[in-house]
Amino acid sequence: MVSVASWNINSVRLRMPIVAQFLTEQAPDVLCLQEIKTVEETFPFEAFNALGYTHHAVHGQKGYHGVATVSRIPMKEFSRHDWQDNGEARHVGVELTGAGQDMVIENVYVPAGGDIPDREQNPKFGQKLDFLGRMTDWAGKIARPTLIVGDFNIAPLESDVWSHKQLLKVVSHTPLEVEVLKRFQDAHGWVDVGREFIRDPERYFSWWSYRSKDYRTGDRGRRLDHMWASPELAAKATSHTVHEDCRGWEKPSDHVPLVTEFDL
DNA sequence: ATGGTGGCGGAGCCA
Repeated sequence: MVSVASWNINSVRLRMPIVAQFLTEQAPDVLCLQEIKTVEETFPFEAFNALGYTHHAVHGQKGYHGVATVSRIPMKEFSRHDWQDNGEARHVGVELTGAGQDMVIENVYVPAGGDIPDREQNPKFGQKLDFLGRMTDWAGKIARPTLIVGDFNIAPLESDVWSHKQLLKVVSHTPLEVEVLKRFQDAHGWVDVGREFIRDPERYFSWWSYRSKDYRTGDRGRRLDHMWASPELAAKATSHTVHEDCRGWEKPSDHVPLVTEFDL
């Protein structure tokens, strides 16, 4: 059995106490973090080592973005892509080399895309679409069983948002983004593992904005985080859990961790 | 229609 977690942590240094709590309580084999907001030189390697997570692949950046994958089972860095073609740290890939060997885990932080869903008025929106376009080209060439996880910054289904109607023109849920994400999915035949276990139209959120006193008020969440697998790998998934309680922890991230278990 | 909060780093950018 191999378990993999994904969590947009919004500063790994500030959030290390709750990361430690999560790893102690849930003990996933592999943890993929997004928005670590630090460079490799100041990544808390020792804190992860002390928790038994002695294998690391860190693609950091000063102040913004940044991803890291840590593991308590053997793995090694496999790839680093710059799908935005601008030097931002938004991807790191690893391959497991012990249990679950042959499995590749791609950890990605898709650009949020700014506020206006129009690439003419808002270059960030265009960059988001282009990032996904390059990811789609890459996905068409994958030759190994792969799990891609992370903050996709898109909630594709109506049941992935608190109000489909009110979010149709809000970046993350526009029909154009949903279409571009679908093209990415079709390029490899990715299976949306989370939705295999929490089936549409059941409510599934992974993010709640900081901009409200209590995130529970109105439950205005979105599913921005995903775990998608190659078909042969998805067939081996045995469970999937959304740890919503972490949103209510001390000094929380605005995202919560997802965990998938595989019978490998 | 608007503004609401948070992190980094020490102003303004990003989300």
